[in-house]
Amino acid sequence: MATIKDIAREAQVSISTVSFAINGTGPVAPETKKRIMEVIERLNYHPSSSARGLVTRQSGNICLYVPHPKSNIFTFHDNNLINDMLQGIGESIDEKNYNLLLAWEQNEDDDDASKMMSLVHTRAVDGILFFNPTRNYKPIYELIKLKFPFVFMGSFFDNEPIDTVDIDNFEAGYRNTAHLIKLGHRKIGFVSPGPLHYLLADDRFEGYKEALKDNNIRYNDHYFHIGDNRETSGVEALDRFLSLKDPPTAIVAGRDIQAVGIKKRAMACSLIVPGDIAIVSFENSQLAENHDISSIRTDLFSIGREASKLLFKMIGRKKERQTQHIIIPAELVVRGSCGGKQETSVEE
Amino acid sequence: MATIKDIAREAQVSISTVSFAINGTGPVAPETKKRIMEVIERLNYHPSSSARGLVTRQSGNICLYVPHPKSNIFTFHDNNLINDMLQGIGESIDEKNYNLLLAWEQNEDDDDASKMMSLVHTRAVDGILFFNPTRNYKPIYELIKLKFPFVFMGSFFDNEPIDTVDIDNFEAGYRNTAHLIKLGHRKIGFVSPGPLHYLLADDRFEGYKEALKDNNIRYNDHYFHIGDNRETSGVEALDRFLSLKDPPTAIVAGRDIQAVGIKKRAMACSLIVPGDIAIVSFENSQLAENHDISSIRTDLFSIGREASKLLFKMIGRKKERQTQHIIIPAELVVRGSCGGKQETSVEE
DNA sequence: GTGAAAGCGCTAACAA
DNA sequence: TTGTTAGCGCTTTCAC
Repeated sequence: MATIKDIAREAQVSISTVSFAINGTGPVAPETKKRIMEVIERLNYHPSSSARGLVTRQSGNICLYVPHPKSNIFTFHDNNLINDMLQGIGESIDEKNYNLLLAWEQNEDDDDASKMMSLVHTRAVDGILFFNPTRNYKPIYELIKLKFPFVFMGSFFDNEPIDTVDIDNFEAGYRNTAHLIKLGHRKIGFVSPGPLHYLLADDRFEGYKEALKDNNIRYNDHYFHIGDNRETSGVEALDRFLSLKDPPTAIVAGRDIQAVGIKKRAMACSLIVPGDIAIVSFENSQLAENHDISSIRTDLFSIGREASKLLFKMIGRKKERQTQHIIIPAELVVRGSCGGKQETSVEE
Repeated sequence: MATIKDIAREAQVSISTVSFAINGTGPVAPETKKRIMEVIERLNYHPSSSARGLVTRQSGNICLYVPHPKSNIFTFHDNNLINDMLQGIGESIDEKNYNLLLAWEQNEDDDDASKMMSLVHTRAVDGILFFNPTRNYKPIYELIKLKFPFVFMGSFFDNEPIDTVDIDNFEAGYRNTAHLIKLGHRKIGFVSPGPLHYLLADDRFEGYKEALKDNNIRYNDHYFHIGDNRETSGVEALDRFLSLKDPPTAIVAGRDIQAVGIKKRAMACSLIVPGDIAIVSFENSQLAENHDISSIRTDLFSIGREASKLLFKMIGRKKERQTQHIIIPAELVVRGSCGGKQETSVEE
């Protein structure tokens, strides 16, 4: 493997000149530069990332970190959405010539962040992208103390100087609910996309409640169900709602897969969607399209891209900066599951 | 940030003793070691990965590389299966104290491997795990020339000195087909899980053909359909098969999502599954379970774990070793979609 | 515009 | 058992 010395010798210059030529950090005569570049090409030289990292104190890596116990990595979203997010990150790391390190904790303990902290302390990464963190996720305070760059993706952390990029889940929950109210519904169920300590879940839920309040509808605890990432959680939710003496006429599903479960179950019970039961959801994944479900578009590509862009700004910067909360727009894609503008459609 | 010098000074030893104590690479008196470890703990010292990497010529990272253009990362498998694979890799990298770098090409050109080669040349990674490569994927010859460690996951490369870890897709294709034949079927359709230049797809297809041959059934080109990762490709396949004057009575679906499409479509056409049309599939994802589809279990956890274990063996080794082809066992999980032992079941 | 040289934080050969 | 020291391959300051 060629080193900078080999290049210097072959090009008959000093190693500092080679370094200047490569990085543009010093003046180099055009002919000299040309000669150096030719030798670099010929010897297929690439600077060692370790050597460079040692002196620049930058690893050239950022970390995509999933602060969940092992069972949950990447299962919180549809496959294509994860792909979108990676593409978004990919776009900006390519621009910066950075690499992406993927990390998570094997331990089931929620606040164990040993893997992440080890990455930080060994300086294996220059910044961290947090994917879908939980509320009150404590390990970040250590990062704040170290002034280590990080950005939260996929949720909002209130009252803390933490940079975030996300859709506004509160607003989305509000919008979905308001949409159903505008269509005449007053009895509206809500299925959370997951446990409420996930910010994303809680925010959607809060938005739902706020919309009810603004429309003088009293929140009814029986209309609330905690779901998860399986279709059956939608089925269970509907079953529970239908067992009530006064069941809801519309449901805000926490995520598309739940909406699918709800819709299938409703149809199996000979209920008309949206006639008997209207459904709106979040994500707008392939599932929503396939099953004709109205859903709020979650643009994970933009979230990934903006989050990494923001992270790079922090990595470059030495002086303090204002924390930023970047909100990615998220519109409701109206389909047949909630009635209203479009006519109902049947599928399957 | 504390350095090895700080530790040496505080513990009143030389830096080499500290290094010996940390790495176990030299003799250190028990009391000395204890003292050093206490100081390390107290100062929260972690060795710099760049500095260490520079001298050891190891980055401490392996790369999970998806040699596809951007649209395909991680969409070839069910989300939970991807998760399984990551967990498998995670288990062995944790053991080795390694990190996982995730990379893919942004470029649409199939044989562009610039990102990967850059990782190799800058020595940012010590080895590469290839996820689901295509047949005749040329960039690996460069790696072979460099004697750079890599392992193929998810497929088989014939006649080349390339280490692989996978289920035996040929055998799986054979087994699925033979299972249907044993149930009395002679007219069996095959839907490929993707384009045939994916080894995984081609191998399953070859297994299918071999099983036909061994049972004196002539291969019928009209019974073959190239599918993809969408449910609709199953629907299309069935529609095409049904339009034949002599349609198949059974179908080997290339992957679960196709099987679901086929089953739904069959039911929509008032066909009985498995009475009118029997279905077997590959993957055994959540989908197969939900839809009562017989499917060959693909143990991506083991694939991930064994592949990384193998990679670490190669990274450690200096001398030539025999290439290995590790086959992960994959049994057929029989459910209601193909008839036979279990009674049919209806779902949805 | 170019070069000499120091030093980033570590490992490991060699000396003591 | 411990210490001294020479690099690993690069960036960067400072002379020229």
